[in-house]
Amino acid sequence: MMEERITIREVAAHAGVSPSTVSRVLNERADNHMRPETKQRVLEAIRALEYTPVKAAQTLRRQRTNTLGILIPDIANLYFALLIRGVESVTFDRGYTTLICDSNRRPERESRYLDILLSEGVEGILYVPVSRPDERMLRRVIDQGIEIVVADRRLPGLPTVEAENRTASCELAEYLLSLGYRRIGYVAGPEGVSTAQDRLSGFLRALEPVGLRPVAMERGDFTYEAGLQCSRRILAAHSVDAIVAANDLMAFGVLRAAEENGLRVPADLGVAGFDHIPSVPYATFMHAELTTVEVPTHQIGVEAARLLLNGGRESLRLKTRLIHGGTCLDRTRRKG
Amino acid sequence: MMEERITIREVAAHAGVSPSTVSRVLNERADNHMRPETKQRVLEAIRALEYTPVKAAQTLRRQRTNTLGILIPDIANLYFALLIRGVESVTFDRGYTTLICDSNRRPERESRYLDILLSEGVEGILYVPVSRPDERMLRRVIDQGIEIVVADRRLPGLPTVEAENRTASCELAEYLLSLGYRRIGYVAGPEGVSTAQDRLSGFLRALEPVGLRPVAMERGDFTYEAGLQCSRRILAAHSVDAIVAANDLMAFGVLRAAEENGLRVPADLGVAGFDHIPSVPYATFMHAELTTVEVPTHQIGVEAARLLLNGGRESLRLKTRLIHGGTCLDRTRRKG
DNA sequence: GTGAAAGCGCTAACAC
DNA sequence: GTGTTAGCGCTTTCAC
Repeated sequence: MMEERITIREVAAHAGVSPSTVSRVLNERADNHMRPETKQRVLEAIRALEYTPVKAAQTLRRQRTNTLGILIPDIANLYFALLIRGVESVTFDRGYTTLICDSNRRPERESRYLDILLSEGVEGILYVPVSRPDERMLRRVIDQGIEIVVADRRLPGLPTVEAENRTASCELAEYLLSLGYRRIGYVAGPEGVSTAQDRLSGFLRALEPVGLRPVAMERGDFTYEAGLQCSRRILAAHSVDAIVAANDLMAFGVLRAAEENGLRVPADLGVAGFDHIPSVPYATFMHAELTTVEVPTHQIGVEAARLLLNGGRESLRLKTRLIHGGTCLDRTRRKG
Repeated sequence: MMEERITIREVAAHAGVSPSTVSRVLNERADNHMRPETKQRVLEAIRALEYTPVKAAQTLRRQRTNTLGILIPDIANLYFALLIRGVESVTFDRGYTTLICDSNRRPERESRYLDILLSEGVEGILYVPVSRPDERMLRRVIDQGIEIVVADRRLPGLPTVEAENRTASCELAEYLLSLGYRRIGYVAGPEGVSTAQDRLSGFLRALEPVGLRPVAMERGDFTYEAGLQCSRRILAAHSVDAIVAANDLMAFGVLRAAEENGLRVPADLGVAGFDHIPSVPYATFMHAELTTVEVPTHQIGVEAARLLLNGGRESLRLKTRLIHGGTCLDRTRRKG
């Protein structure tokens, strides 16, 4: 075992043809007609020798890598796993390899990955920046002719595939108002992130017409831990009848904080989130079905991949759906 | 924008040296001494032209890819995300690229990925098979001289990094016995998977000395859904005072089924799992801290990566820790 | 200490 | 319909 690497020359020799003929069989194209018998011999040689072409050589020669990059901030977040699945559901069958890069929320690492993706020669990148991107590095990538599609947040001058965050957040807030909630606390996402801004501004827009503002506002980084800390602070300093978080993970943190404070949900405190991440099913049995907004994560991945492969430059905003989870909001109050 | 690709020749010209000199500064090695001033000029040219070497060309010439493959069954499972993090914590700084392949629990897709990894020329693969591997494909990969390390399950003839599943499962069972549980149901993992077998056999081994066997046994595929279905069946047909699942995800399903059946946990039914996946923190606020066994997932990734990079052929079995979650088992029964 | 030249494995003009 | 040839961008002997 540990045979020598088989090259196209060996296959050619074995089949009694030239390397180019083997190559033609490998990349069957319309204009590559050949005697069926020849093709057959080549195919057999390939099978017999268990030949697999060397990607690096193909890449170098063809001047294209058939590779896409996916650069995300947190691979341990189910949300991004679903995004990846969406992307691969279109790229895999088209013969594309995807290079998944997890920046782990570290900007330096994100920059390094951009450089790596450049060196790998990816043809496009699905980019979900941690926060503000490394402009210099980004420019380099773009100058190299690499397509970039931003998912789930906006970056000036780049095509984006995202959810209808603002509108949906507005609807969510209106729903809370319709249930009679008035003293609402808000746990927002990071300042530099468009998704966080959209959800916040949609929320504020809904409160405005009735002359309200959030009783308290805190900013977290979309993690469970942040949701816990922020809502602790809110609960310590303010009297609220509901807390809305900018994503589900932080909403879980809110639930935790409520419990620490001896507050029953939803009797004493209403809680709502955003994303509809599937970890919610685990939670269902515990009577903790969040009211949230369903973000079509998989679909975002699909559409982003399509844009990447077809070189589309337009931005997409996908529809969301309000989920009346029910158990974390009191749907019967209506004392408003 | 969209400049022509800069090659090593341009850099050489700009610095007034030959391509080989540029190459030497790129791969600085002990024996590549050169006039500091020359080196400086080259470095400046590289910066000025924003040159990034083409990986495919390096790979082809060096005959090594500096790439590792990670082949896992489910990227949406937090467990594997942590494994990936473990691997990358050692590979990233050593300049290795990792190709993350999610077979999505589909054996055909797993085989395809093995072929893709072969063609990509990875130097090693961290392999977590869905079930029984495609022997033919596996042989091909091994014959090519690609190192394989199996994580979290055993495959004959291949080095493995895994947890002390059998021993830990035995301890877990002994703990349940010590609390007085006697009529225990078990939700096992898939038959062909060593991890599932080890946990099952460790469990049985603990019951044996006291003349017990599980009241009921069902097999699932480690998903939440499977845990739900299996425990529904157990609860429908048997009277049990506890159900233990082969992993936490299935244990969540058990909790769900308990609720459906109007059973309070732990008053009416004790529940335990295995893995200590961090989604448990989300659950804490809901009084559902599982008793489970902590599997050092990140560490498994770290050790597997080390083996891969150092060409180690030995197997490793890592220590686990019993987590007395407390809220899903009645720690005060002791009527045994 | 640095340059010239060959070649990694493949594909695509261009011959024939 | 198939073979010959050049060359993708890089590294690495081997000269000098």
